[in-house]
Amino acid sequence: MGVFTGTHTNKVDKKGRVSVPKTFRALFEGESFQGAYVYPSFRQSALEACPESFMGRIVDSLEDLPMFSDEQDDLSIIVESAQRLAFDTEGRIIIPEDFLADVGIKDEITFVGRGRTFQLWEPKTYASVRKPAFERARTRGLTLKLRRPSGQGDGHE
Amino acid sequence: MGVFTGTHTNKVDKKGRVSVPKTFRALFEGESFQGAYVYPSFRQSALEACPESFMGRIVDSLEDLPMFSDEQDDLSIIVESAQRLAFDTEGRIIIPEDFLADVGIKDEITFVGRGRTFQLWEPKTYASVRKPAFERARTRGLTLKLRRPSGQGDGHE
DNA sequence: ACAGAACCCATTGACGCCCAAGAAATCCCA
DNA sequence: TGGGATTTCTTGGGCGTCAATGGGTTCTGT
Repeated sequence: MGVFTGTHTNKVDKKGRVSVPKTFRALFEGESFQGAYVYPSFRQSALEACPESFMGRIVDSLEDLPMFSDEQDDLSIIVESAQRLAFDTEGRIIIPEDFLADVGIKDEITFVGRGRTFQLWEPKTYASVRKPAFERARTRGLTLKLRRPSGQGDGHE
Repeated sequence: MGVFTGTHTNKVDKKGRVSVPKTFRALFEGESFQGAYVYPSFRQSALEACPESFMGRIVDSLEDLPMFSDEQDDLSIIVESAQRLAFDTEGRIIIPEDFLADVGIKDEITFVGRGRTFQLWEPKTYASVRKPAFERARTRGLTLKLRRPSGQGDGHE
């Protein structure tokens, strides 16, 4: 199963439509809903997006939190604000005005792959955030403990 | 199961295409995606590359970190910058302009095997980095504790 | 009837595919 | 064991296809 990776910048036309990159769209095959769930990130000046199945995982995870707890109430914001946006015939979506305004997107959008999800950024904003992030990764010597090749191995036998 | 080893230098043509060495390409057999995921190294002036299955391991490992955590955001840099580059019929890939510019690659690329992954260098840059590294290894008397032949039995495939 | 969205079609520019030739490693036989 | 022959890999360029874009038209709900 594939993952969302890389960055791709596409245009927003006068009608407010944006093409979702083909490589991203391909990962929606098999989904019962052909479109993305989009909601504002509460950590960054960006929008988050995911397929329906992943939104299901979020909802399930929220249910693991104690009912009536503050965390549950707070995190429910995600589900509450998530917009269900269908692909048109050409694989485009229309993002609500207020979402775009929130993150300063005007006529171009940068799609940023994040594995199981992806983000939508105003190109310049993303560039200015990513550079320092890269620096931090270098100087702090970030490391990632790799999970052992699981399931069907790493693809070879 | 094979590993990426050795160094190979190939040319970048006018269209920006480079042949991935056959010996490297051979290790992609069995992968569901015939192509490489390429991203800038944040430790060296080089690009890193790996098969889809390995990128899947990275994403899985990221998922082990809590959603919306700082660590996850920081480490996502790799996934965010990783471009999915398919092999053409002749086993070539096209590397994005900005990646090439980042590491100073112009018309030649040196492929450097790194086991489960490999790197892409500007030939001269690599040569100048490699020599001192070798010296250091010698003078410091580097050692490596070998992991036991693991897995089921003989440790070979 | 109107506004917004979904659909359809045309354009263009990049990328994938095909074919052909140069270079290199391998093989084979004397 | 050396050199020529053959296969395999790399490189180069032309061409077709498809993804991204833009605009017009129909449809829907209000």
